[in-house]
Amino acid sequence: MTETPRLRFAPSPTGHLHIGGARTALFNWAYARRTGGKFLLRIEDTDRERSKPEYERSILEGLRWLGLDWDEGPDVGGDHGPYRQSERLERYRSATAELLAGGHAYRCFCPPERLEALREERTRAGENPAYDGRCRALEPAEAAGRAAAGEPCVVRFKVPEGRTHLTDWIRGEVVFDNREVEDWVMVRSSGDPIYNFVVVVDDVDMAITHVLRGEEHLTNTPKQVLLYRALGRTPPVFAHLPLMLGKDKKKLSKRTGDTSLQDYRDKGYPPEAVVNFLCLQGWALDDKTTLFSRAELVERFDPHDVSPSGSIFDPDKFLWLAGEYVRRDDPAHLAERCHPFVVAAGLASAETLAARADWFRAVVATERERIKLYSELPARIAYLFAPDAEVPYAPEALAAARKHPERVATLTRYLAWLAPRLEPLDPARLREDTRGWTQEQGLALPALFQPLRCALMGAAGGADLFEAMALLGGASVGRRIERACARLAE
RNA sequence: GGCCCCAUCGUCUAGUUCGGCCUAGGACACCAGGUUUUCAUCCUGGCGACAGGGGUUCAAAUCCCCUUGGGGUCACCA
Repeated sequence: MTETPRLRFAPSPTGHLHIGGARTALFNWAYARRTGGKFLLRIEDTDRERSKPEYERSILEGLRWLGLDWDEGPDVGGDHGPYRQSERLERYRSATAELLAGGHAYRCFCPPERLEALREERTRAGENPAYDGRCRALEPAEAAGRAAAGEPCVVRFKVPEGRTHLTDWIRGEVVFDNREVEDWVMVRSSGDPIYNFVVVVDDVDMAITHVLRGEEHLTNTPKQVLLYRALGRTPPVFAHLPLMLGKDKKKLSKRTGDTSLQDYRDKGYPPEAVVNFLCLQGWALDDKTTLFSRAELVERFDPHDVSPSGSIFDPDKFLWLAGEYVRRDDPAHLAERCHPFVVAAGLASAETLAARADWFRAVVATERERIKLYSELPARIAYLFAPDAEVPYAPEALAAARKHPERVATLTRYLAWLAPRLEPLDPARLREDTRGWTQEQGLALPALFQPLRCALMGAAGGADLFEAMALLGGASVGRRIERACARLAE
């Protein structure tokens, strides 16, 4: 019999979604979808100090933005809930009682000062600074009495002798000597449970079969495996994903660049590119393919194929990939994506833009090849929104035009020739005719195009001139050239 | 420091499971050309790696051992 895989992503709402976390979610999701299993979302908010509801919202939003969906979770419910750890406290209490009764856990009254001294001593001796198990010797009944009387205590897991094996789909068999695993704290003196404890209780309750998570959890795993055994359960399959590293080869952190998914959304990365790039950190579709879709990922993803070694996050490649997606997007869809960025830049209101949807789509189509991120669009098309009499001239464009005074005359002559040909304005036709004109005039192309570009766009670079004219409209083109002739002569 | 993980171009990776098809393939970046009205795109070419040392074998990037290097983790965080 083969059981249906059940996977989960279990973020803790102490910040926005980290791109490393996003990749973890993506791989879990992909494998669940690939196998026809279930993907669930669980919120690990046992750290009451740092957990915030707004972060939970932000994380869910980030996952949706990437196009991920989940079958069970705090917002959609499910048969194995609740899916927020803060709502499962009763469950942890009963599990604690069960473990205490079964002799798998014990109360520890050692004060923090003793623990600290112990750690210091062991570190000095060059040993693993672990708890020495002193409170193991306490009679359970007596310990229970002291606890009932209000004496502060934590609950520790009683790590047995021996070795702990775990199966990791990426790293193979990993073995730990239990002497290296200390009697870790399951429940704080406040009564709040701790991660290594709740994660196992939840994964058991939620019937999780595969745990895909970051490698930083690898050394936690023996503790958890031991707990599964104490609970009389079989541990799931593990796959510890390689870490995503910063330029300094250390775990990716804010010091070495943007790490929040939101940063990339705000910068105008297409979510499809983010998904694609994240997959490339540790996984490859084959030996040649770099670009692939979410659907292809689902078709092919297998945790066994994930590389075991860490990868340095390369912003250059990420940006390139974003550009590939932008360039391939169809104008209508791209326009929709760019719309909010143009509005946010203050070029036009959402209503104005919507009213000129066909026009805006044409704008996007001409710029598509030139931008890598949605956020690059507003600055490039600002000239289209400027009043004809106020087109700002970039200093370098102005300087270039003024270096050749004869070009003002050229522009004036061109305007005279152009004026009767502005309506209707067919870019391809006008481009050809203009070329013919420059030949007649014995002009090199740049001699006309440079000042013309300055007149229309105020910039030294940008879209094809004739497409820009079509977007501006004939009347506007005439006015802009006229104004430029005057300004350039100054 | 103890324990654990990892090791192919500067970077992301294919090849490692079942050793020969690898004079190690692709991509980003970089460099040089070309196309082009600018910018960008695009095209062509170039640079560039199996960390080191021992084994095993007819044959090793691929298997084993050691060394070195890097990372992770050692909380009443997750």
